[in-house]
Amino acid sequence: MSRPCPQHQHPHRLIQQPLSDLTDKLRRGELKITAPRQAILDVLRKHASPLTIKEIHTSLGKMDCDLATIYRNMHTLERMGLVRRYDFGDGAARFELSPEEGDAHHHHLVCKQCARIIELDDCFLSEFQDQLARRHGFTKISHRMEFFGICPTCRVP
Amino acid sequence: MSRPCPQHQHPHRLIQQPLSDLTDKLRRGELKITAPRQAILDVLRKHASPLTIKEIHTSLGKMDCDLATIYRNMHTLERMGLVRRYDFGDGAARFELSPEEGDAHHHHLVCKQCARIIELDDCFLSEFQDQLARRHGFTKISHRMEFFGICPTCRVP
DNA sequence: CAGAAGATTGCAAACCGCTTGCATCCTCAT
DNA sequence: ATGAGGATGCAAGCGGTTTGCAATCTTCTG
Repeated sequence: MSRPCPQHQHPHRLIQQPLSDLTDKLRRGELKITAPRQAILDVLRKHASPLTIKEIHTSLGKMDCDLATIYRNMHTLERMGLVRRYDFGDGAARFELSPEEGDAHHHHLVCKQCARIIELDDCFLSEFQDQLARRHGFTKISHRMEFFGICPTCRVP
Repeated sequence: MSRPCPQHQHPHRLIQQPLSDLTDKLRRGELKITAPRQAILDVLRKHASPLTIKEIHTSLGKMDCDLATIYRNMHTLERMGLVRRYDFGDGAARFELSPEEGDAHHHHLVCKQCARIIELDDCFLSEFQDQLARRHGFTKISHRMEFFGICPTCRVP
């Protein structure tokens, strides 16, 4: 809901420019520019919070492609680093455009009642995570962290 | 794999004593002491890290009860606070005996290759979590956090 | 600009973890 | 011992996700 500082707000240049940049990017990954692919990225670009596959599908509206196609595309785009996958524990994966190149990511505060999602500022765990990796000899370390609760609107007074 | 300080190590008195304590506990919740129930708790007591339903089922060995029974029991035991549910994002819930009465919990470092699980010390997020709740007006706040990586054994040299 | 190679799509079926309805069985208070 | 109601087994079902396959589309090449 609230992307913090504007300097982190790169509106994903790569996918907003006409085509050439996207082409470059996709070609490098041996991907083709197809209608479903573009439509999915359009949908993601229009939404601030992570979307489920079902939400993406309904958002696609008349350009209505198969669910399997969306699932496959999300894998592909995730593998290429264009989208990021989140898991809020309700059994449905959610996807968001990657903040920018690199490893930046953030976490979420989710209302258990109405599913409103508040995006939190940049993650503060990287130092702790590195310590952890060192202490236990782990490599390629990553983490998941989400917060849940009842939002002010849903709280019964 | 490594429960930290021994003082946190209460071996779950309630379920290890012959029967009376367990009886008390269960009776209070209007639960009955059944063979599957006891067997499941036995299995959990024997393992240090969280188990999936499938793992519990195979660990049950000859006392082989229905999967649905295990699912139902895990819900019940969780609702009673006897077990704690964890989600490592691989699509299968995992269960562990609750550390003790109360809200204590910890997090995990999981090897993405061999699924080895290292239990981390007590959670350090409660203060941050409270701030978050205050700042956004959320109530009943909770969180999930797990770390993933490749353990020293699985790393190819 | 046609042709070819190969990625992508749609469709349908299958998978997987999990839940549920129902008849039967078992535990426990009396 | 008995009755009430929780617990179990079985089988069907559900939602999210994956997959095999044939048809289609994008893009490279000549």
